[in-house]
Parts: sequence; structure tokens; C-alpha cells
Amino acid sequence: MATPPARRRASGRITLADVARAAGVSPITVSRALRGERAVDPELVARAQDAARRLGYLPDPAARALASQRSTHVAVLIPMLSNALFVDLLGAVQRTLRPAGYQTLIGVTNYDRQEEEQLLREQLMHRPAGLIVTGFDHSAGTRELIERSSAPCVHVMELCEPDRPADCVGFSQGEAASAMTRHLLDAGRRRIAFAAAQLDTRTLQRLDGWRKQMNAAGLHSPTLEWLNPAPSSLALGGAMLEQILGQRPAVDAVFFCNDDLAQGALLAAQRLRVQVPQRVAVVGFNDLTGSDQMQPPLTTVRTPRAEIGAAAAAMLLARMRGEPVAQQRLDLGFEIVVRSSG
Amino acid sequence: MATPPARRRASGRITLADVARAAGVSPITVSRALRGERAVDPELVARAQDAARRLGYLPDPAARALASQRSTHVAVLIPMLSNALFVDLLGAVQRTLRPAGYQTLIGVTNYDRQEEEQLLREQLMHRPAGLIVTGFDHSAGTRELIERSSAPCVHVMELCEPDRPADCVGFSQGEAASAMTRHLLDAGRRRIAFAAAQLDTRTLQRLDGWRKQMNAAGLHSPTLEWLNPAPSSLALGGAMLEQILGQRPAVDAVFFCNDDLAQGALLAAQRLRVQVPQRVAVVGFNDLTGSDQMQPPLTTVRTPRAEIGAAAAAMLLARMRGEPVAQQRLDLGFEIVVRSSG
DNA sequence: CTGTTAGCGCTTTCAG
DNA sequence: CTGAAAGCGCTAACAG
Repeated sequence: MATPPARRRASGRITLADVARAAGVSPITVSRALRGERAVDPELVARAQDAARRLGYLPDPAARALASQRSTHVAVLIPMLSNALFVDLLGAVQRTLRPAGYQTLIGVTNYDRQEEEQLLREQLMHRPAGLIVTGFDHSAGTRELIERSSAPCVHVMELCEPDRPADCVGFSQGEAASAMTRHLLDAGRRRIAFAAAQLDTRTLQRLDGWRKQMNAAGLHSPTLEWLNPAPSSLALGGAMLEQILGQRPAVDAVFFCNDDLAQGALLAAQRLRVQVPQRVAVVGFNDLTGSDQMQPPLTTVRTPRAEIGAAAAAMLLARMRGEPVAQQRLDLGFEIVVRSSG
Repeated sequence: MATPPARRRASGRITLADVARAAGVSPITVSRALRGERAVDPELVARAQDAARRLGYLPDPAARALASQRSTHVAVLIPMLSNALFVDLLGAVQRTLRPAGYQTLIGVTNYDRQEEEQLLREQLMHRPAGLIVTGFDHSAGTRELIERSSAPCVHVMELCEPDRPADCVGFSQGEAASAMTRHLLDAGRRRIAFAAAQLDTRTLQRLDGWRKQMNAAGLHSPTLEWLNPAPSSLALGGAMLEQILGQRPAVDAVFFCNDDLAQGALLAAQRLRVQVPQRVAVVGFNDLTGSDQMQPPLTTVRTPRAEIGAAAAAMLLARMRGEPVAQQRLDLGFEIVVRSSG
């Protein structure tokens, strides 16, 4: 009847041992039964599951992580949360990972490679079971951390170079920009400016795609490149349009590297009484929310970020379970959405 | 010289014991020194820190959580990530919490109370050191989970009722809506419609604020209320404006419950050739990105979500450290931003 | 102010 | 297919 004299650190939690006692088997059997690991007598599995449910047993992730050296966390590194693109990506990732029992740890790098490395270092302390990172532009330290970590890693939004294989899900940023440029050329535009902000890798890949097409058409000129390292914003898009038309009146189309900029340009065009697309075509990239609502509706590149998120999570899941993946390099393509702006 | 025969599960990790050995003290002393807990001889603290740095020691969060029954996770529950409001809030929370050594676990409830409860249940398994939740509209189960969890909890975006004290940082949604309504009345508007979507609690509080002012002015009419449970979007805002003007041509102002809707209305007004603000004033709520770029620029309520996030995180930090908080109910106010749309 | 001891709750390892 | 034992790395509790 007496309380055990020196029970030191009771936490009150219902443990595997409690379940085991209730089910009349050993703790390890319950552990295996609940995780579906190895072969366990179906009868015992049922008893264990039943007891667990009855007692309201919840496994302790910390204990599990300590004993098994791996957690149920998945670390996801993205550049920004204020860009709807990454919100869509993340939403899809979580919808796939959560039902599978994984928690998503979000790290926002703010397009800073050092910040990314620091974040990864912190997240790696938690022994994540898997990693999802944006693109391939990382510091040497980051690459080494990924390498040395035993967690599988999937790269999203870009595709790896064929000679440097890696798990990745995305599409060719360069080809997408090329295709959009071709669309403008086919529509008869000749002096097509490329306007970009932020200037992260993917933006530069788009720049490259535009350059290729312009060169192929014999229409490239450095004076058509408008590169601003500041973060993208509606206001900047408007300012860039004004500047471009002011300094290069002959420009008959502006290809903005993303929809934020393009939307801002469209808004500014109204203010400035610039006719789009008559005076100048304006096109964007990503097909973000609102692009179809603009006046005129924005012609843009639709990028499958939700599909990328879902596929990347599925691929990671396979890797974490030690299953093979169908395609290590998954190209989900893109689509030119022609509306009225260009 | 022989390897110990039964060393079972070496993980290769550098542990506290390694640091202790290098520093010539006991593990617990290193533990205390590194955490700054209790009083430790400054000399030993220095030795411990030095050894830790030299060996590149990283504490294992899982072991720490298991032993101490609390993690360095902070769970944050928000309704959506596709609403810039919550992205701003979250950004500020992380900027405060991360330097203090806490990881943020984000849960997106999608405005669903059951989903919220389920998310909280999952997050609580990780024994978070603290909780940040949006508002006060929760299921009974959620309230009980919060209650029974030993983790401190801060509510954001709304203020608690004075008779039911709780840690909270926000502003009065109702008063903000009242103030905006008053602004429209002062500007001579009489038939002011209130258009809302999503219909979550905060939206309904805004509805209430509008109603109070309209009643006080003797101008309220149920026909001025346009409530749509669908999620907010630019497209919906446009559709609502069209519907309102179509069915109630006498309406001379529309107060949208948020900027998404209002921006969509502004865009639609251009399409429909409806003069804003001459024919009808359009105002919004939150002052999201782009509202100042619209044509005409949107009059709206600026809400201090970044400040709310930072203050909530600071309050939580104090609670987690067992320090007292200056003000349990922190009202950060709001500001009517008058632009050209109304 | 420092150390010893005993776990936190789970899973790995090794036997049966 | 099941179990016993050992210990993952750390900190709470209780002395010294």
C-alpha cells in the first residue's frame, strides 16, 4: 500500500510498458506491433493495438528519437514565406508528410546561403529523418552537411545536371523562360526586355533562357537586361516598367522574372496610362494568385509547385522507408498561360 | 587494447561525457555550465565551454527532451499560410524565438476547429515548451489540451474578455471595424455595405463593429450585410462587388472584411467601369502587400501583425523562463490608413 | 558549489 | 516469431 519510497521521476505519462502490461506481452512486442516492424503474430498485434487505444497511449517522440537515432521531423528549407510560390509548395509537402507521421520543420533562408547553412545546422541537431531543400545553389558547408547527414535529401524547384545525379523534383527554369520568350517572338515582339529582381539562381536561369532565345533570334542586346538585386515587390515592378519605358522607348515587351513584378507593372501601367499589350506586352512567371484577375489578365508561366511539393514529399518518404524511387530526377514541366497582357 | 566486446550502440556522436572528460569535470557540471543553470564556478564554466567548442559538441535535443520532459519546440497554430497576415506574424515570431534557442513548429488549421485540435494533439506529443494560438475560438477539446498541457500559451490577434484573463497580444477587431465605419460615415457615406468571406471569429467581430456604428448612426439594414462562407480571394471580392452593386444600386460604400477581397473589388471595378471612390467607396482591412499599389490605392486598416508576433514571442519567452510578464493582455492597436479608394 | 546515481521511454542487439 | 538486457544522451534528485 505504501508509495514506493524512491520513485524518482514519474512523469505520469502512459508508456509502452503500461500498454505491454495491459496486453500481457513484452514492451518490445508492443513496440514492434505498433510500428508494424518485422513479423508479429496478428493476434498479438491486435491485442497491443487494442490496449494502446484503450489506454490512450501516445509514443514519446523524444524517447523514440534517442533510442533509434532518428526523429519524425523533416526539415524543409525555403527562401521565403512571403512568396506564394513557396507557400503552395510547403502546403503540398505537409499534406503528404503529415499523414505519414512526419512533422515538418520549416527554415526560411531569406535567400541567404550563410543563413541557410546555419538553419540546416540547427535543424540537423534534431536528427531529421529527411531533408527538402530548394534548388542546388548552396554553400560548401551546406553541401557537406547534407552529404554527411544520414538523412535522405530531395532538392526541389530545379533539376540537377545530368552528370551530377541527385534526388530532385522540378522543371527547367531556363526552358520555361525560353518558351515564354518564344511565345513573345511568335507574337511579333522584337525588343523584349527581361526585368528581374532578387537575382537568385532560378532567376538567373530564367535570364539565361531568355538570352538563348534572343540570341537565336539575333535580337539580344545587353540594354534589354534590367537586373535589380532588391527583393521583388509590386512597387519595384512598377518602378522597373516606368524606368524601362522611359529609358528605352523602343521596348515592345517586358518579360518579368516573376508575377509579383509583372503585377506591379500592370498596376503601374494603368497609372501611367500605358496601354498593355498594345504599347508594350507584359508577361510574368509562376502564375501566382491574382494574375488572372489583373487588368489586363497576365500572361505567365504556370509552374507546378504544388505537384512538386507532393512529389518531392513522396520521393522523400520512399527514401526514408528505404524503398526505391521510380525516378531520381523528376521533371514536372511548366505551361505557358496566354492571357491578354502579352 | 582489445575493443570492449559488447559496446552495443555507439552513435559516434560527441556527448556530454566526452566534453566532461576533456574538461576534467563531471558531466553534470558541464551540463549546468553550458545551460547557465544554477551557480557554477566561473573557472569551470570557462573550461567546459572551451572543451565543448574544441570538440564541436552539440547537445542532443532528443536526450534533453527525454530527460527534462520538455523540448525546445514552440508550437504555433495559425489558420492559413496563404494569407500574408499570418506569414508576417510568423516571421516575427521566428525572429524572436530562434535566437533564444527555440524551434517553431507550424500548424496550419485551415480555419477548422477539429483540424486545429488534431494538430495540437500531434504537436503536444513533442512536449513543446510553449504554445502560440490564434484567437480564442477553439473546440472544447483544444481548450482542454491547452489547459492540461504544462506549456504556457499566448493567444494572438484578439484580446481576451477582461473577465476571462489569458495571455494575449492583439487589438480589438471590433473597434477597428467601428473606426473604419466611422471614417466612411464622416466622409459622408450613408449606405455602407459590409462584405465578408470566410466568416471566422475575427471577421464576425469586425461585422459587429460595423453593425454598432451603423446602428448608432441609424443607418443599419440587414440588406447591407453580404456574408459568404467561402474562402477569401481576389476573384470573390470582385464577384461580391458586382453582386452588391447589381442588387443594391443605392450602396455608396463597401467595407470588405479584408484586403484580398477589397483588392479584387478594385480590380473588378476597373473591368466594370465602376468609378471608385466616386460611384462607390471601397475599403479593406489589414493593409496587405499591394494595397498601396492598387488603382486607386486602397483605404484600409493597418494591423500590427509583425509587432504582435514579436510581442507574443517575447511574452512566451518570459513565461517559459518563469519570468513575470509586464502585461498579460497587450493591446497593440490599429491605424486607419486613408488612401484614395474611400 | 560539485558529484553520484538513477532513470526519462523507447529500441537495438543478441538469444531463444 | 518473441523476449531480456542494455543503453541512446541527458538531467532531476539527492547528497556531500
